[in-house]
Amino acid sequence: MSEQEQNINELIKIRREKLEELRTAGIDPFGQRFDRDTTAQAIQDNFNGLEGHTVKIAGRIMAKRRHGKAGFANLQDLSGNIQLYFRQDDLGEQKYDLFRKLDIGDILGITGEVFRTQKGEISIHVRDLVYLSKSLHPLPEKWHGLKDVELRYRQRYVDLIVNPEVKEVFIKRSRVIKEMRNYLDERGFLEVETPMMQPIAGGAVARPFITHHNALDMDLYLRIAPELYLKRLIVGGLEKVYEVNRSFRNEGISTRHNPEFTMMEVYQAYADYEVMMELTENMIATVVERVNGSMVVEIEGQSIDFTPPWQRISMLEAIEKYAGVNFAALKTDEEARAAACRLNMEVDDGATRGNLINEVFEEFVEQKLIQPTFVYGHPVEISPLAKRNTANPQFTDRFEVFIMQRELANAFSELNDPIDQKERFQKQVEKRAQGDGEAHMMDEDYINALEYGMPPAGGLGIGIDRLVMLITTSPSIRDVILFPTLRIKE
RNA sequence: GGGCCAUUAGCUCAGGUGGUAGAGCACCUGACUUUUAAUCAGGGUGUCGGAGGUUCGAAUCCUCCAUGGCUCACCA
Repeated sequence: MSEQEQNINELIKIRREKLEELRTAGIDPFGQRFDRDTTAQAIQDNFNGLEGHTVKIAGRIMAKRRHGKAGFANLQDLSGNIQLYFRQDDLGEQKYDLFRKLDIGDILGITGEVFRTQKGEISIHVRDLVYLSKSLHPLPEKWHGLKDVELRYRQRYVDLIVNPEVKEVFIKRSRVIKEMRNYLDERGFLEVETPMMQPIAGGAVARPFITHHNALDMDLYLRIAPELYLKRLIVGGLEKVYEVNRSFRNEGISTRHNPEFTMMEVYQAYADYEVMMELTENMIATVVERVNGSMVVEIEGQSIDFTPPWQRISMLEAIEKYAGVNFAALKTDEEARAAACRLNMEVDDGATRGNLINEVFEEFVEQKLIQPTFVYGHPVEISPLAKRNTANPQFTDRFEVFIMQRELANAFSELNDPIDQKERFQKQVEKRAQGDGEAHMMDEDYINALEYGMPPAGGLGIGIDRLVMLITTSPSIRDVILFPTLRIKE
């Protein structure tokens, strides 16, 4: 016997003994397939049609009230709850004894008649019960549920059993992704899958995880984004593609960051970032409306309205509005650094105008963006994969969506000039050589692809976890990821 | 990675200034054949996150460690 088994506590010991009693009585505590013909909620919803009829239902016992030779229990399945009524007169002593020994948490198959009690509770008058699974570990308390956030994340299965609202969050998450797929499928987009293990981690500015392939004796990176592979498909003529992608970034963990997270990336040939704006606001508004039944979401006392069209403001206009600096009038890096200094910001000697614009934006503007807002026109320095604006080549045809002070989406007209792209990679490689572990690596094959010719295209990435946080008003990303990344615990 | 906070029974939580651990739920025994936070009578089931230290004596004070939360940094 292992040390753990010796230390097993009294409650579990008692349940183990009950388990053996069942076996001694010839009952398999871990039963077989049970063909239900209805669910708890279906009975609640259709009582008039089912009253007096025999039903078969399965689920977990969540409460038990004994009254001598009769008693009640609450049975929970995915749909909801229903009360069970047990009577020794109807079941006989042997079967009634099963009810007497029942533990909260046990999973049963029930056969019985639908009726309503004197107090009006829709119930099942149990005629037969079979054990589908004996529960050996006591569940958390029925009133307060499971509060300990660490346990909720580590043992999500318990969280899901006892905290019904958690189930709702993850059902909604599933529906969000399904509705996004529907939206894109209806418009002729093709869902594709691209490598999660990549020899070069590209498509975003982030530190990757590294892994190793033994047979090839080769290091591989877990993808930080699928972007460069999806654009290879645009080169290949697939024209409209998307991928619901898990990506991985080896960076800090916070209420808004999990090392693995889910994005939706969409690419459309012959389109541009303005087409992507319309796609973004229409798709997200449609998804919110279908999942939540309204385009307005109440979060932290704020009323967020997803109804299109969303506000559009250029990055420079936004900075002028919220930081009072007109970068359009500042032509050199020196002038830009002086302006940033006047805002009491720390400024590196080598900081360029484009980098400073981004920093001022993050420092002064992001916190002001509550309602869904497109911020467009990012400096080329911070947008190594985006097409330059025709009128002003120091800026790109790019936008980000901000809601509740958070970036939710990022999109641009895709850079399809292989010579410009190679120069931009070159600049990133230099930053890398200077110790910037997040700068892009050179991707010669991607350049090769562009050299064959990529049509102008619009590309879009939406943070699914963050969108689900908004739709479910969850304060932490860990509340919308079933098994968030945690340290291993002894 | 930095700062602050938390960790006590299976779960939710109490335990001023140091005196040897408690409640509710759950569980066990008994009563009760339409209850629903069922009720009534009895029963406490614990390595007080871990390891050191101070002290006659530590859940309590000190140090280190572990895990988690918030936050800053980084990013989506």
